[in-house]
Amino acid sequence: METETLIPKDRIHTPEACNVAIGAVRDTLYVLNGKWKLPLIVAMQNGPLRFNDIQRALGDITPKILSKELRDLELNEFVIRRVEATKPVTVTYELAEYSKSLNSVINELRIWGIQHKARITSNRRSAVS
Amino acid sequence: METETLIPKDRIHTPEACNVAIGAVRDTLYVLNGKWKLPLIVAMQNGPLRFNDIQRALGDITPKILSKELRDLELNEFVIRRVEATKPVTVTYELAEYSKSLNSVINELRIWGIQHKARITSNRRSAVS
DNA sequence: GATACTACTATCCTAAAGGATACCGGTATC
DNA sequence: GATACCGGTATCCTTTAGGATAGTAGTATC
Repeated sequence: METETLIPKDRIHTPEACNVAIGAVRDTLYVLNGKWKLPLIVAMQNGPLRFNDIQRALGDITPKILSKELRDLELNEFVIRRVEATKPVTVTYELAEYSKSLNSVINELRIWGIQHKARITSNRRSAVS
Repeated sequence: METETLIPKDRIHTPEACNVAIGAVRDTLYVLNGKWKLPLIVAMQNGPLRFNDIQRALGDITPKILSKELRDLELNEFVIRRVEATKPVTVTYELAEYSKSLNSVINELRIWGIQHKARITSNRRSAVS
């Protein structure tokens, strides 16, 4: 007996909504990959920050990683790096206009994270009791 | 001269909205980490799929990775693995209830991906002309 | 002169992610 | 018997992410 696939052939073999969605999500993940890019953007949402301020805000990022991630974000036009001619020189990072396009994404990720944490916590409680 | 930080001390030193947001986003990224989890969930949004169907839908995922990612998703209660007693045995994967909580997240990622791709494409075009 | 802050960079390392290729037992078809 | 599909595993490998630690030049403060 031939095992039938669950998908009609016209669905799996044409590039339609589902495949477009998969591709779009993959595109997004490709740009925002890794542990740090979105949290960094969130950190800057209240205004420009200096290098060490960002490091303190994130708590556990090393300067090497921070430096690399900021460079990535600058290249992708999410962040503007500004060198102020003070003494000593200070460098501020601020969100570029394009970062605003991520507001909805970030908001959903934030909400989901809060709900998920609540769920995990309540699961653990009911497992104990 | 002492360089002043851009942040008032009461903002950086208290755990307030911004830090909560950073934490929540980091929590979400921790659960949904990697290249594949969200695309896999998207692939199953049209209904249950079998192992090889999923592999074909994603196009370039190897069975080893797929197997591991599906196990992760099952552990986190996003996916249900069902073994059908057909001959030969077939295995179907379908979204568990909890996956629905990701609908908004996925939708925003999808929309952003589409817009971002359009932006990149138009940037390239204007660079050529 | 010692110390500390600025914004980093350099070096070394580990762990994890991910991929290539081959293979497995089982069943079915040709 | 050869081939092909099913749902995976096993083995090996490369790449990347990320972290630990130390150090840099410049300026200012004590």
